[in-house]
Amino acid sequence: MTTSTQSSSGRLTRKGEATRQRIVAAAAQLIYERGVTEATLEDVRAAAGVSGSQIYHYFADKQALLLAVIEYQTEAVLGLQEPLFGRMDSMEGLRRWRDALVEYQRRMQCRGGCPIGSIGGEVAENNPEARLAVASGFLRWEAAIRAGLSAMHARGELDGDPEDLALAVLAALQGGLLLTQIQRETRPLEIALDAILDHVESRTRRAGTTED
Amino acid sequence: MTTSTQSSSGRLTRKGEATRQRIVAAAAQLIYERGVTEATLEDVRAAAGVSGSQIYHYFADKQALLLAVIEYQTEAVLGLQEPLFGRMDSMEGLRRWRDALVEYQRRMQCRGGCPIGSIGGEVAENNPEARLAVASGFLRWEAAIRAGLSAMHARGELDGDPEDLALAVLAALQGGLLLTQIQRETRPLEIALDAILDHVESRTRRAGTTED
DNA sequence: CTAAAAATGGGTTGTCCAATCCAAAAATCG
DNA sequence: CGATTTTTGGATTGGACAACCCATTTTTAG
Repeated sequence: MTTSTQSSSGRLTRKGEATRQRIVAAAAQLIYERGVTEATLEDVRAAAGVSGSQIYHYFADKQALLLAVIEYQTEAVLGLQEPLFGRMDSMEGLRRWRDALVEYQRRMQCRGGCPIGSIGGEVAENNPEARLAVASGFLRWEAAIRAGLSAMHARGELDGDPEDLALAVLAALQGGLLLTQIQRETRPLEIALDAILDHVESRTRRAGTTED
Repeated sequence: MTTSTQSSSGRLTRKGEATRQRIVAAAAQLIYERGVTEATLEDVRAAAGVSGSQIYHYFADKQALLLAVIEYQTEAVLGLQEPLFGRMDSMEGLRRWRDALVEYQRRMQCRGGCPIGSIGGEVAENNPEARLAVASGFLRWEAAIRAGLSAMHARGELDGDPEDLALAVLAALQGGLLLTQIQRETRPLEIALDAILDHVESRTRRAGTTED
């Protein structure tokens, strides 16, 4: 209801809009690296290369900035996977998606976990507004996964509810990411995704192949 | 190396030990409800019914208390599930375990998530010592799950690596708990666990012994 | 019973950080 | 060009909280 991201419309000049974006990007990066509470506004200010009360000029308070960051990260996650989502309507596409996620975590040295999920866990019990923003991000993510599964279902290649399967895939991903983040190795993510994709595959009917 | 839980041996009197336990229990509860950073030592002090520098008498600093809480919650989680773990060597046992977890979350109104995992997500990137303590808790949890699967495997009822399956089950549980915590409904947990248990079941061979 | 050790109480301090204020500089537009 | 709006800078304030100190009471053990 309140604390919306003020002036996201054309109320800013080009320069102002750029500064605002720089603040959000810097905040997102710092929050990803250190968590919400450990990322101070002073850090954000320095990382964004702005000074003084800049942040408060563009955002009502830290809460408003956090909400902007959650939306920013949702866009980033979905945007990154967009080239893959187009092809997530086959087992081959799903396996490639799995490989890309594992490879990304490896490059990140298993740090940070999920950009959305890690924020979610941190704010869930003390920031209802942020929790809802994260929930909204998850819903969009789930819908994107479901799209591919629904396509398979529509083609008669998939047996079983795409809604349930998409949610199970997202849950396996989140759990795998958390364990990978904690243990600093990619194995949990690999095993978790392999297991759920095997499960999905067990519900596919290839031409001529029926379930047991 | 440092910051160990000082004087966990007999250096405390009975009363001192009781007070220490009260502090840990109160801290665990508050951290579960509000998260690590939002649970202040003043809150803990009041909730535990102690006063002044009591906490610092028993713990070097907040970090030492946090480590004690992580161990406490690990014991609590494993202890709570112990009656179930004994029976987690069959699909029926696993399904009962799933039902108990869902029921517990329902009673908690889907608040708090996993007592261990939620701490893990919060400390992973800014508290290496706590991260390792959580990793250790997860390993013990994973081992407990693996025990049941290994028993099934040894009896020739389960096909597939119990190590991988146990990790996948724990990941599904963590992901399901996170989504359930964020969305405040039990469906994600239900779907995530059902999916992974279906996967486990798909790797079982029904032996001739249908004893129950 | 007495001395030593442990436990308790409350007050204090120093730091960190979110949030605010008051201007100055720059950009936009008539 | 001049007026208005937007953007930028630095300094400050107020509160919260972890951590520390010392005196007092209670418990333990000889």
